[in-house]
Amino acid sequence: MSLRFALLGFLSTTPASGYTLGRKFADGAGAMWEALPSQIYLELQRLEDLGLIEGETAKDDKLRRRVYRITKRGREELKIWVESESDERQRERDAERVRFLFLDRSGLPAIRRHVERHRLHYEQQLERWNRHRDDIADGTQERLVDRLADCPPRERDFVTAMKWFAFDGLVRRARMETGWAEDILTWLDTCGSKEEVATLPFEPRRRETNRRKATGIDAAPPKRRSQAR
Amino acid sequence: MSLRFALLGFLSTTPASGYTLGRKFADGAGAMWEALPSQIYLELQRLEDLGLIEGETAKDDKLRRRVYRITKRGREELKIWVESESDERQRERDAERVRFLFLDRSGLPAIRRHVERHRLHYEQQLERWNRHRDDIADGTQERLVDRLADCPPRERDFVTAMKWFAFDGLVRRARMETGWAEDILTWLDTCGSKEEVATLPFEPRRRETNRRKATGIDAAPPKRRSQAR
DNA sequence: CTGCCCATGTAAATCGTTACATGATTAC
DNA sequence: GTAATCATGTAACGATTTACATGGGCAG
Repeated sequence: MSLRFALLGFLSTTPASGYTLGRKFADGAGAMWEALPSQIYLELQRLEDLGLIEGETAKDDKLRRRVYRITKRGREELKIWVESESDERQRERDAERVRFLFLDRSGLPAIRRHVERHRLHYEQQLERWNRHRDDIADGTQERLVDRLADCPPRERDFVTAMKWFAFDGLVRRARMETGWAEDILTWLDTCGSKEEVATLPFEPRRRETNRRKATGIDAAPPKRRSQAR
Repeated sequence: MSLRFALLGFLSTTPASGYTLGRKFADGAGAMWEALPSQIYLELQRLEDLGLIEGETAKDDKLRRRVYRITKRGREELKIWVESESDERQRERDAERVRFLFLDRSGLPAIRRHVERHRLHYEQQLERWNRHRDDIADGTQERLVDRLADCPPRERDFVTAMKWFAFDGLVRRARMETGWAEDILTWLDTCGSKEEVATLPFEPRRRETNRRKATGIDAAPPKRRSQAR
């Protein structure tokens, strides 16, 4: 369903062909819901069948491009979906974090490589979405320009701020992932080997419940300093 | 593929039946890759066909429970998957953020409701994963206890720290989402209506390139204060 | 005229969700 | 004895990926 409305949302600001969507989508709603061209073409056909968009191929266009524009019903359905408050959230799906979770049986170099790749990936994401967010603040972002065109002038600041916040979410996500990776790498640096762990990332708590039975005696004062916040 | 290895990873520390996985999975790898029981049962059958796990139903068990345990080949394949470094990352898929992106055409109350629900959801997540992370630090987390059981004692701190970091990622994610929502709500409070935007979340940059043609004259000093960091 | 990008698709396979079925056990 | 929970599944559908097909335009 979400791809359906991501495409519909994109088309709510500007008409576009499937190919154009395949490329420009990535900088708009496609940043939050990525899809391959093959799926986009299928979904556009379905949206047209549903009457939420209308496609038109110019007779003189040798490349038989089909340009879609949103219909009145499309705008209505989009609004309904966007404002709907269902309690079902998407299921969490994070393959990289699953990998990390079971990486503790691997060697230090393999762990380090994984975390370094993670950091690099999100550093690039951070740069990308930072730039994108700035383009919104500048008013140079293409889709924002289209959106502001048919928007009451008095509401322009509001719309701009909303779009800015949307991409700010991606910036924050990237920043939090780089920070996470950074803290792990810093901690890994303090480990000579898996047997030589100099610091723990957390304040030791009632660890002795593990070794002896629980005694009701409080934990000894921490011997190691915490590191990650 | 990821569900396959999330299940395999779970079974790498302790044998379990499909039903047990359906419930306990959620606190382990299932936190990063959620799945419904119907899919778990299917995937377990496939894993058994592949010879990565072995299932056994006790003859005297009236409930014909099938308990699966990982095989040697399963451990090998798990390690290969975990350490594999392919450049293909999972596609981004965030329906809530797509919703927010197109919420700018809705009224302030609808926007506020959406963001408040977002905040509430991640506050609950934050609480949940904070507790989980603490259980790991305490050594009381069930799966960690199993994992440490067949682990050289000298490596226990290392493994504990790795598991802690894994769930620390979820804690940070939840914290960043609540922070994002909080900042949007604070900003919304400053807006009397869509036409009365008192503050912008960013430092105004070269906004005038939008209204007049680019002149080469530098931007006027900002008239509004930034708010979100 | 050859290779590459434009532009749109289709087919098959896999992954994931929804709805339903079944029988056994446990708590009241 | 009856309702809830235990425990395992199956069938149908929808979403997504992978691989391939096609035909026009354009640069060398």
